[in-house]
Amino acid sequence: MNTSKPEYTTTVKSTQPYNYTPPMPPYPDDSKAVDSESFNTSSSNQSEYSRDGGRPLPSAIVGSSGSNSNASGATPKKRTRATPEQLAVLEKTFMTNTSPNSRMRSNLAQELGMTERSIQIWFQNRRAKVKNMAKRAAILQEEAMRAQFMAASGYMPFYPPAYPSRQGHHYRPPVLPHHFRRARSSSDVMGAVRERARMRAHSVGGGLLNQMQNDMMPPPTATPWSSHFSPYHQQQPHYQPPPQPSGPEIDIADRHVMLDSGMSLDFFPASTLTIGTWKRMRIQSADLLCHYSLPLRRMIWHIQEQQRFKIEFPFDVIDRIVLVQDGELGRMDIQIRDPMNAVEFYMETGTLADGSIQWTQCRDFTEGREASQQLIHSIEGHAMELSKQLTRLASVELNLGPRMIIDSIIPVMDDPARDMFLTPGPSSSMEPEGYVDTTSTLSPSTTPTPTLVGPYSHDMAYTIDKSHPSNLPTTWDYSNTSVVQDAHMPFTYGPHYT
Amino acid sequence: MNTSKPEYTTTVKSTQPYNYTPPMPPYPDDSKAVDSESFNTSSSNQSEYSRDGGRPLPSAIVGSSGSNSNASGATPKKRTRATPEQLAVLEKTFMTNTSPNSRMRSNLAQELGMTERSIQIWFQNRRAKVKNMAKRAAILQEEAMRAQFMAASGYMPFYPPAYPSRQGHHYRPPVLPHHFRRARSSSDVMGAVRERARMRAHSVGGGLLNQMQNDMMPPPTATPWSSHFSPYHQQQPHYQPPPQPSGPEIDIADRHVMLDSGMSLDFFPASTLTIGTWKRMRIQSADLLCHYSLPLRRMIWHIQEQQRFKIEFPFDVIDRIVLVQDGELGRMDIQIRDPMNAVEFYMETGTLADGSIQWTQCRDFTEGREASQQLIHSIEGHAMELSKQLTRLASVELNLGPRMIIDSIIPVMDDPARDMFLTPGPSSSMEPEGYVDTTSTLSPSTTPTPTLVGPYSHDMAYTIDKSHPSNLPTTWDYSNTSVVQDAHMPFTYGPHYT
DNA sequence: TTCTAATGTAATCCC
DNA sequence: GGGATTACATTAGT
Repeated sequence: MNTSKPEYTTTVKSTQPYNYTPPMPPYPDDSKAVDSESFNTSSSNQSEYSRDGGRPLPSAIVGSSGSNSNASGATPKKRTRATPEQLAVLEKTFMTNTSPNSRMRSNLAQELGMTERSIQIWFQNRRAKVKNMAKRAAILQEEAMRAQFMAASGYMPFYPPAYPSRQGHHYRPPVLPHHFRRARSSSDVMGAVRERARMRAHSVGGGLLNQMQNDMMPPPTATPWSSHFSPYHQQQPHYQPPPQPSGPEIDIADRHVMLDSGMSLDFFPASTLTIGTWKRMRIQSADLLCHYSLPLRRMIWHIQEQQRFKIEFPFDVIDRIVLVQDGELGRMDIQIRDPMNAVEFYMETGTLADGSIQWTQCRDFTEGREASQQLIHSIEGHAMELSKQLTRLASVELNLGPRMIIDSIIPVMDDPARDMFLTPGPSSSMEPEGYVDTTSTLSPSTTPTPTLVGPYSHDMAYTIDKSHPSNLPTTWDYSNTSVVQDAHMPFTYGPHYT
Repeated sequence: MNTSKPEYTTTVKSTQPYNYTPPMPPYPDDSKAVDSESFNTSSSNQSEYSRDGGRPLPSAIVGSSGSNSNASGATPKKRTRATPEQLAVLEKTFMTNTSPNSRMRSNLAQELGMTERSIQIWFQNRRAKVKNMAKRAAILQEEAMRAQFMAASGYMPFYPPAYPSRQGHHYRPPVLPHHFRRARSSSDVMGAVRERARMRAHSVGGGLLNQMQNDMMPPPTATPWSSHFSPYHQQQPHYQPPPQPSGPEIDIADRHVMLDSGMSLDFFPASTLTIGTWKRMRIQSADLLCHYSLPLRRMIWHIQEQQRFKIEFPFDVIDRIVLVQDGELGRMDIQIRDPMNAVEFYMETGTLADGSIQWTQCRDFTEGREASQQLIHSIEGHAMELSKQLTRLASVELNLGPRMIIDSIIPVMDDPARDMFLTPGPSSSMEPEGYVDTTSTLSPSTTPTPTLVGPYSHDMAYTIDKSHPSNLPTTWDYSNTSVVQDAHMPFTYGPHYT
């Protein structure tokens, strides 16, 4: 199978004028290989040589004759940097195959004017990067659970008091709720990572970690893709602190923020995003951001670890938006049509000169390609904030307003918020037996109308009147509706476009 | 000869608090075997996933249950790193046997507290390493030939004009001289490597490649050895350019350089080192360095590919040093006595914490063990530089001066430099028919005295007066002296200590 | 500081 | 056992 060409041969062959990949020896190394460190030495023992006049001549001797000043090994260790063009191709390839065989590497090498060895190393490092990101993310996940627990326990539910400190867990609860006990602890998380490495592209699924790996290391399936730049999506460098409900750049609902680029994107305070069985949780400020762009008229979900991913779809494919809420906590279900065609996926493939992110459209990276099939995107978050954002959105997108439904559920349990928060997914999370639904439909008349979250007709319209912030709930029996029947379709109302 | 019982005295074994081997189960042997086979084949077939062929991540999901995932027993299977102690034993063993049988492996496993499997793998990887080094070195060799040829063709004889460009061979000669045609081209070099692998420890001599392999993979013969550290040998990082005859840090004879460590070692500008039939060529800046250490009063030849080797002997065993020169080119023959006992051999076995090289004395690694038998070490290099170094050496080592002879040969051919350079060895290289010898003995009076390079008496003394750089030649018939009679003893004057 | 190119080595897989 | 390749740890360069 493996044409396995020696791989240490020839290489550079055709004169590539890339200034990024300077003419280097087939063995990138000579210089390094030679053992970088051993030589260098440092010091220590010049003692016995004192006699000879030891003038410190830092290396090199470099003669006048310059003839061979770096006759070789003196290669100052050229560290070749992949050009943006090269990177684009590499990333693209990586999207469909994280471990190209020697044949493919060879092709890439020719195409990009890099050595096969460089290609191989690039992929190796790229895989390692994914792993590292997964590792880090896994740790964050674990922290998030504590954080979430804290939140559910009565502290700031959505915005941690500050940038989550990694070292001092002030509010370490005495015991974790059972939902979270099942989760991996950070200590055995790497075992899973390791294991996953062997099941490349099979992802037999498991914890969140597997999902994450999947997100970042897309399974090797070739699908059409195209590269384009979307400079309109600017993002803050690194982990930007979470938007706070106050500040100069904030307007409507305290949730309208200006991004760096000067472009404004509005967003929902999402703590989780769930599409079918695929789920993401917001752990830090920027790792899950659910925007809506009024100018572009699109929903844009940002998923970010170190590398960023996006899921987008236009307002126009939204069939319905339903918000169920319970006190502070809410869940917004957005039903779309034709997800296979309507939903687009992007991955970050670089940073442009102006600092904006270079996005490359890619195939569905969600576990099981749920996002290409599922009709419902569920966002959990602070109920009131969600409501406010929906209100704002409805006020601008007039044709969306009629598709919105806001209702409430109040569990009969002691600590509804907690249970709600701790449930792993939308399908099983929202409707434990014993919950009571208090659904309110918002009409222009501002008259709260309890509504069963059930089979709406496609053209049912509701508008939100934000002047009535407290369209609040009359209780309603919610426990036996069709809403929760299908684990993969938390909300089955509405037509299915398949 | 030497029964050389393994003698690796226990050392490490139980409970090593090495940070190298973290607290892990005695040995994760099982873990390796265990997961190994996960699912598909990884490498080969991940090549072309044609479009969409089956969603690679079908199942999975996560749900909430992600319970086990690595149920296989939380063996994290840490990657074990051999401790320095373990390495020492392994390397030592490797020196005498590169393929220990299972019995020996078992012993090693016990002694070192490693699994047999690990031992096996270590040796396998170690052998692979040798091969890779040979492969690389072979490529360099081939380049070297071009470089040497270029040099001999009339360009800078010793220092190639620049870093030999691998992509455009500017000075590719129309045809290689016959001496070099015998050399393997890089294309069939691997065939030779492969071939050589079967003749391990037989070293039928011949090409440079075989010699090289010999250096790096010593034949399985047990000889006494001892391990010691020679921290006084520091080396420059990477391939340092060869010393040039000028510069701020250079003093006597322009050849006294300071090494990084602040330690000074003086050296000869050697382009080749020949001991009997064994020969090394300087290709890159650091692969052949012939030092003399005044404080240690020793000659030290460094041979380096990836791994470093040394040949050393003390000044006191030097019977005579003869420099023959021809214009820019010269050859210095150092005659020693009792090479079997006087010459020591070392190989690099690691790097110490301070960055210095760990040297382990080893048996003679030269082809045919020439260095243990031959009395003459020949160094070819820039005549004037050699002369200057000898001058300097003589000025410090007063008892060496009287043993030095400097003479000159001028060939009657058109391109002496070239022929000199292209000769494979010292024995046949210096005295083609038709050469004319112009030997000058240097006396304090600075009077050039033509001298036949013949049977000097042991106590003949000459001093060098460097204030007379042009002790130049009167012609002298040189073609029928005894000097060139014995192929293995280019210079037969002086007593033979056998 | 982070990110990434590159190295060295332990380990795996396939022949 | 060899050969290729991978993961992993680590070093440097920017």
